[in-house]
Amino acid sequence: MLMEKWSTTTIADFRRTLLAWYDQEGRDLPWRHDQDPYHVWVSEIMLQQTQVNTVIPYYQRFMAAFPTVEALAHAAEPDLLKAWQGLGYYSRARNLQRAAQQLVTDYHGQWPRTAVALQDLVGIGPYTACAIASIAFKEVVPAVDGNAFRVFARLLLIDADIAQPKTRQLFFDAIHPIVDPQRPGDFNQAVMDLGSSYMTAKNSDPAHSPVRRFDASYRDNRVLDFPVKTKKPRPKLIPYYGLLVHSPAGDLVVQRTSQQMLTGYWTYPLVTKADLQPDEAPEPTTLAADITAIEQRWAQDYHLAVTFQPLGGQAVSQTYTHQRWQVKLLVAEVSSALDLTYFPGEWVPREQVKALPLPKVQEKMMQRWAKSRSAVNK
DNA sequence: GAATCGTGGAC
DNA sequence: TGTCCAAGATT
Repeated sequence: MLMEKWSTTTIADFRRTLLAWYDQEGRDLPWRHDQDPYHVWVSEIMLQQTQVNTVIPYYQRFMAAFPTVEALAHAAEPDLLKAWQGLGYYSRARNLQRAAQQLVTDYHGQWPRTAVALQDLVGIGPYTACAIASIAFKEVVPAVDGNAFRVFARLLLIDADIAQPKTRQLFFDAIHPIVDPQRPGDFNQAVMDLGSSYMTAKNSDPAHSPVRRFDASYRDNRVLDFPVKTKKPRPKLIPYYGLLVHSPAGDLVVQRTSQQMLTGYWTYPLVTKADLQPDEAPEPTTLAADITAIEQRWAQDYHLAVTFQPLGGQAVSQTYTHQRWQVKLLVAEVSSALDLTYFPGEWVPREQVKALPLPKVQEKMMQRWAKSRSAVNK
């Protein structure tokens, strides 16, 4: 395996160079105004798989709404989910609150101060634990995230596949002796700033990097060969029907269960073909046949007599990490608020639907429905 | 170890 | 429109 070796002199030189650049050019971010572990923690969770510019307004609103660990621990779940709406990976929000409750009850408000101990909190894995421990508690550990992978794969010519979980330990061991023991938190954050400026995945600019003279991949003109990362399969297409049902009491909405993705968020009822024909062999069906099957299902299972009409135009599409939803919309207008005793949903007045925690796919369905109504009224 | 879990930006 | 990417953790 390729791997550049650095002398202790080179390591000291690198630390000075990196931190001098960070002191001059490091970004002024809302969560960098102090080393409060709560601030570091919330920002690190939000920043998982999410870009800085996206996080900033969420972080500011979140701190205004939940200024302390105690406030977060006692927050109402709908308020929490609403604050997280649009950030994605929603289990992060619920885990954040669960960990806040752990801190209050199990730790009596006293933060564990090491990376190892921090990982006992829900949602804090190896990366986030090291980030908090180094920034808030000055533990000398590398925070091995995507930036660290990219930066040190290039600097040190490490060609291990970063898509493999075991590779994380290899990078940890390689970076650990390089971390500045006096300023571990600043070291880690400097690496992140480097990884999101001069050493990005695509439009990197290694020629002007402050650590160019340490960059073996630049020296060898092989910058884009690193890091090595195997590709993931394309998202699988899943056809859905989105059921837009309106009554004098409002729109029919359902809350996603813990068995489903987008847990706790609200959508119009969604059904897949698999829901309509639970048997293994998915036979090709027509739109009319699917509508009939849905209507029969609603009559039998939910005691709801509803007639659906297809809503014209393109289906709503939503791409997730491993699924691609294609949602065809069906509309039903009912003259009275049907009894929902047997249906796991609620009638909500249209103006109040927007106040619920909603995923992006729901916002798209709402827009499409509103657009069709305004077209009719012209 | 592989699969799962959201969204927005860049090209 | 499609593709890849962005401060990962959990099961």
